[in-house]
Amino acid sequence: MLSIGKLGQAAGVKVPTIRYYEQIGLLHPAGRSEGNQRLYARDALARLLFIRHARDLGFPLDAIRDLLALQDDPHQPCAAADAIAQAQLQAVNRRITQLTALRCELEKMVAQCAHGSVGECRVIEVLGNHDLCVHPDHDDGDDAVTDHDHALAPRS
Amino acid sequence: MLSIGKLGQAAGVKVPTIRYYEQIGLLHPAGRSEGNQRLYARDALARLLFIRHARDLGFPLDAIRDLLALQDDPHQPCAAADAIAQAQLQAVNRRITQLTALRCELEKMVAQCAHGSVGECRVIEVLGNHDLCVHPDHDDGDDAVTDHDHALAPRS
DNA sequence: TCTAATGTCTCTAGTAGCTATAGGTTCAAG
DNA sequence: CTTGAACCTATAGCTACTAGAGACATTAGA
Ligand SMILES: [Zn+2]
Ligand SMILES: [Zn+2]
Ligand SMILES: [Zn+2]
Ligand SMILES: [Zn+2]
Repeated sequence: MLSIGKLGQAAGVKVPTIRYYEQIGLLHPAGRSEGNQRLYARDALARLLFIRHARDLGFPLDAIRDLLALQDDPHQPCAAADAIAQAQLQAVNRRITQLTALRCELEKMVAQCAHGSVGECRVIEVLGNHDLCVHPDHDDGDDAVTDHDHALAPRS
Repeated sequence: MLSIGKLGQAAGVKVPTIRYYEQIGLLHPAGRSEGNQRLYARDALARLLFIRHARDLGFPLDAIRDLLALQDDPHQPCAAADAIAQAQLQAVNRRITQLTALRCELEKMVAQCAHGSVGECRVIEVLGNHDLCVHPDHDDGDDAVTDHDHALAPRS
């Protein structure tokens, strides 16, 4: 039996994240000690590692919920799981395509600047006028490149 | 003078988004009509187009705020603007690298599944065991591939 | 055994960048 | 003059967490 802290350490997940996963129903509510603290068995670790791995591969929590449900009764055909993974793959591919276009524009923009005053800056100029762009349609479609968030949702 | 609706149409931006940009100080508060409705001059359209273009290239709002401030007095050197654009470019590059690794894993996962029962599904199996992955370190580092969110923040 | 440090509990609010809704006012066409 | 569209404000919701407050539990050392 692991405390929530040990579980988090074992899975590389912060403690509040574990409580969050329980709250949204990804992890089963843990048993409690006399003093009301959560206690976890080994299968909880496996489940948490599954979640983390799927998150690291960019699956959104909704998709992970579905994958876990499938995992819970292994006699069904796996078509649903495969569909989720393929949707995820397509989302990643779409995103890579978008980002590659963005990279292209950003590179040109940065390269063409003569590093004078803002009034002559190519970066500012291009941002103010999309007609100066090479690819006329690099509308980012959505998505983040942030270091804060993780989702990767292909589903509608 | 444009109404908020016309401005939104002209820039390809939804009306609530314009109000949001005003609220967070990206757009100057608009003048109002007798009946308290917003009225915009042409320069507001230019500013909004600038914001949209930068957003489409993935710049986070904070970076755009800085870029707009630079644009507002054009006699400074443009080093700051170039630095923001380069940071953005690096963020995009990092993200592309990450996503390429994810794509690789997802492709393998999907390809190796024999489409039997969930109990034998390679997708489920790999998700449950990161050791089955080719790249040992595809931790997604963060970021989204979602269709909901847009950020791309390189700045700490 | 006492105590201090750490761990845990719940609850709330904040992050990014919008989007949606509710309930009310104003405008423009017919 | 009436109707419908567009507008106003304010609030809540979305993803996936993260951070904090204030209180209780556990554990190691003296
Ligand atoms: Zn420049
Ligand atoms: Zn462009
Ligand atoms: Zn399968
Ligand atoms: Zn892996």
